[in-house]
Amino acid sequence: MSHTKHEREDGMLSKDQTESPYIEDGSCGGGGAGGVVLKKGPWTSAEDAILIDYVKKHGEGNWNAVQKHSGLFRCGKSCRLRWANHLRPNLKKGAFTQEEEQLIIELHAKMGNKWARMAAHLPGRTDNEIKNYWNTRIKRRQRAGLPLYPPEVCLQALQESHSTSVVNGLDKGPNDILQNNSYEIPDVIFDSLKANQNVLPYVPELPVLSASSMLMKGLGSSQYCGFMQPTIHRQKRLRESPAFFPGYTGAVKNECPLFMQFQDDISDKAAGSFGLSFPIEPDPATKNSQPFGVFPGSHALSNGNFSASEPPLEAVKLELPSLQYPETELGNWGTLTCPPPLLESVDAFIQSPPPTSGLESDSLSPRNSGLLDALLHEAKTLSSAKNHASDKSSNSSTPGDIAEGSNFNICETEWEKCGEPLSPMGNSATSLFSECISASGSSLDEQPPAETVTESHLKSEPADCVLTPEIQKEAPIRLDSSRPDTLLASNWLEQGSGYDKDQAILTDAISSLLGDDLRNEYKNMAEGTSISSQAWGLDSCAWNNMPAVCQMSELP
DNA sequence: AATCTCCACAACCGCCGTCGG
DNA sequence: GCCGACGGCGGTTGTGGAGAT
Repeated sequence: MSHTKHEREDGMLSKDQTESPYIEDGSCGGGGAGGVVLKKGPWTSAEDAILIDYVKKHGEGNWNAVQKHSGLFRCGKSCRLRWANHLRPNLKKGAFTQEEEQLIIELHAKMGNKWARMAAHLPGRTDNEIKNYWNTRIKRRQRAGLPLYPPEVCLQALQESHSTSVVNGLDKGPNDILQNNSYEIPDVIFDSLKANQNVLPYVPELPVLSASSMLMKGLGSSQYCGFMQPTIHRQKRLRESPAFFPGYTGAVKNECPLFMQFQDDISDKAAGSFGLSFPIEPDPATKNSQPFGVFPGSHALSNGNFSASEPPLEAVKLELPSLQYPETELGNWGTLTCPPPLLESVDAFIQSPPPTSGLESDSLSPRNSGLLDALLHEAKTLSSAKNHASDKSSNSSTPGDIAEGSNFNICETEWEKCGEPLSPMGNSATSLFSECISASGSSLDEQPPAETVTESHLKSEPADCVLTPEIQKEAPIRLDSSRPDTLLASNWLEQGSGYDKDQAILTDAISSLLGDDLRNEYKNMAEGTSISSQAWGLDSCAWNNMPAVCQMSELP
């Protein structure tokens, strides 16, 4: 299509274009033309011919000389871009082949948004082409509520990571997102996957069940690869749901009916809100404190992309997303700044999560690139949502607690403006609880609609976990509990405060949510020794930055 | 048939790293 | 070491076309 509209202009351009009124002010970055006004906009075939001729004679490079010597009133940058993307020989035109698509997906899982590097693996394709392809694909899949990465790619990336970081327990280099401070993330990831085993046939057996897995258990069936934030209404999503990966989507949709809803709700809304609720300050000295599956330099979620590979050890270098929100202040969980809660804003947030001030930006900003980070972010989101759903007792036992900031009310109000029949958290929680059910062994094939399941299920749960519509509506203002640790923190608090009965109820409730295989483990932890911050992978600094309400249980 | 919405693409913009003076 | 030019890269925007309403 590229040339159709351009060629249309040929009549008025060609040679005359250099003198044409279409020449615009054209400071093209650094490629100035010495006061000459450079043309912008679509290239014409005449310009192309000039450029091709010039490159044939002089070769590539020295692009600013093109303008000087060829009469092209284009800046060097523009010339280079035109040549690289459209004129250079051996360029492949047309749609990506299936093989190319697969390769792009795999490369993106490894590289993130390193389009140029990806292009190097795709002869004849340009970075711009790949970038455009990926971006449109992301949008499409986001709308469809589908995971960005097909399961095989997820597993491949995870296996690679697992083999290098989990098994060996050491960082292995630039492709290893599991940096020194990964805080049991491997467990988070893989246990999340494990939790999905009941749901998705392609999830392999994953060994090791650790404490960190508790967070993930029951959160599982939000597909580990999925983290997109659909921004359109369900009808449209349904319309646009056709599988990008034939066979895969079908499996997800048919076998995991809650998946789509979960993504819609958790990712759309809960994540948008919860995402701000992890401002755990990294240890300023060590830069190591990035709890709950957040990696230094991890590229999560900008553009819905993640990088499993970058940045490497120098990851402390911050790459801020282009869209940045002011981050919640350090230790400011209770008064997190609510982003514009409109879906678009949530989408924007997901794509460019708010950096925390200073170093924590990376730790809190899932940014573009990489599958593993996507998984981690999703795991984090899920754990947040889950904890959120279970936090009622926590909140009830701490009146006037940190959750009651006005910001939350704003969030709630804004959510209501969204016009969705369900409150954001209500639906999220509903899905979430359904996920818990599935993770506990319920057959998805027999799953009634999520709401039905949830309701029936929840009604059997202790009152603390029942999400009545009222509670669901309340949920957005309890975002403090979205912190993955809040649930247990409240648990600890209650232990320390002697709320034994509530404690027992809460423990049971959580245990129910966790599923059978984790129930005992959790109970042992909850009822036994107090769970230390180390169990959550928090270093002292991060721990110290937790609200006092969460630390009380650590007091003697 | 008109309008709207979304998609795909080209091109631009800004930032950053490199290099030479 | 500083500075400017240059090139590369990633993100974003603008626009025409196609399909849906």
